[in-house]
Amino acid sequence: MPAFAKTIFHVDMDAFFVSVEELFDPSLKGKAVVVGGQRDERGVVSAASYEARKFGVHSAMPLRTAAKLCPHAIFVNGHPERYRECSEKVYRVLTSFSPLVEMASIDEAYLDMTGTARLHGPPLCAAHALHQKIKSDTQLNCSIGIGVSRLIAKVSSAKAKPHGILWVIPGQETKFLAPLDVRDIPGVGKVTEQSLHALGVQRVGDLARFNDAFLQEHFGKWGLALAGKARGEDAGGWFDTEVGADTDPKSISHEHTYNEDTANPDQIESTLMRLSEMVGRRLREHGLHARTIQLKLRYKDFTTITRAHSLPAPTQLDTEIFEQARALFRKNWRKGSQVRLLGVHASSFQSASQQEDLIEGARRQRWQQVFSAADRLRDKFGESTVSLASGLKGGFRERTHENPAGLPGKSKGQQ
DNA sequence: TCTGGGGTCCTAGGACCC
DNA sequence: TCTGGGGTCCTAGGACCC
Repeated sequence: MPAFAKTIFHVDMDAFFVSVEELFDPSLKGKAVVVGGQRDERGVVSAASYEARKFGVHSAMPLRTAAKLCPHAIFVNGHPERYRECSEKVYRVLTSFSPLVEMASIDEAYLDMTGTARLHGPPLCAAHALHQKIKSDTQLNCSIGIGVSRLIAKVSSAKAKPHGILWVIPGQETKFLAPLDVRDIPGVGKVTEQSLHALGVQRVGDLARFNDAFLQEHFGKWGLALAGKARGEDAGGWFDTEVGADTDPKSISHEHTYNEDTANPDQIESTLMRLSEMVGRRLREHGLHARTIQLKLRYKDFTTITRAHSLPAPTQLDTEIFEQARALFRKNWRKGSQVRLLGVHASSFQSASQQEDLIEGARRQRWQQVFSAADRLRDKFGESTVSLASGLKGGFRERTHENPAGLPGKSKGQQ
């Protein structure tokens, strides 16, 4: 194949959350383990051990369903700090193999290994060495897929699971993909799968027989990308970016599902305050200012609305975020309706200061100092130490210990 | 058996401007 | 007057991923 073909690795940790929990509690090893919360809680499975999967348990399944399918499973709450710590260890190993590393999520990464043959040998040698180094440094297993594109690397790592390495030799992409289920293509979910089935497409090989124009007609822009993917190309969207290109977040959000639905406006607004504080904190951590604030509201019956408002000037202040979220809530809440979930979402980021009114600017700067001090206090003494909600009349705060990183798994206020 | 939380990208309609 | 089109921004919602 072309001499300029890239060599991309996709490294995917095996049953990551479960494996990390096993490091902390070896008695879990070999057992049916469900990470994400307790068996009677509102929530879903973040990760299931291979033992539990034998009973049909899989991630995103309601915890209560998992408990019925696998009554003897051990249910554990997630520990985001532990996962982050392990993820960082993995990252350190990866960067010792290539400078072009990109964590795609907490438990998977892409490496551009193009041109490293002199240093690390051929792809399979490098992959073996990497595999071993990860194991010895972190005691965790992973699988590695290797190919000429992110797509091929990603699909092949999935096929290598668990604890395997799979190299798709350049030129063999189509042959490798043809027998696979269309569902194996990243980005093809339930809905696309159904549409494809309606066209008589079950496997990637079937898809590859359509021409680009036909798929574009049927699926728009996504159809064109799909056509490329059937050939193993990183066509369109995020896949088409260079590995390791820098990645500022495009949005920051926090949401909360109540253990019990509520129609109490005071409780709801104090939750909004807390969520706004969390969003503001993350904005400040990233040095970002958001122009658009969005409220998410889910009712008891699961109907969900989002309502957004764009500010004249970008902000990173808790109070401004909260004011918007609260205004959106007051304007859109069906009074008396039971609320299940609330979310506060910030987007349309803009570089620090455009041209602000000078006096306004000075006032805001003082506030920013106040909030930064509060952040430091929270770092030191914990999330519940400092709250700006104290001025809320009658508002009582839910005593939840939010997971600051927003990783899957950890849940719930106790009540 | 009810359905978490944090993201990304895409579509589509309406406002508004030229 | 009943008739445009393109571009961009804003908002709402949905598919999908881990």
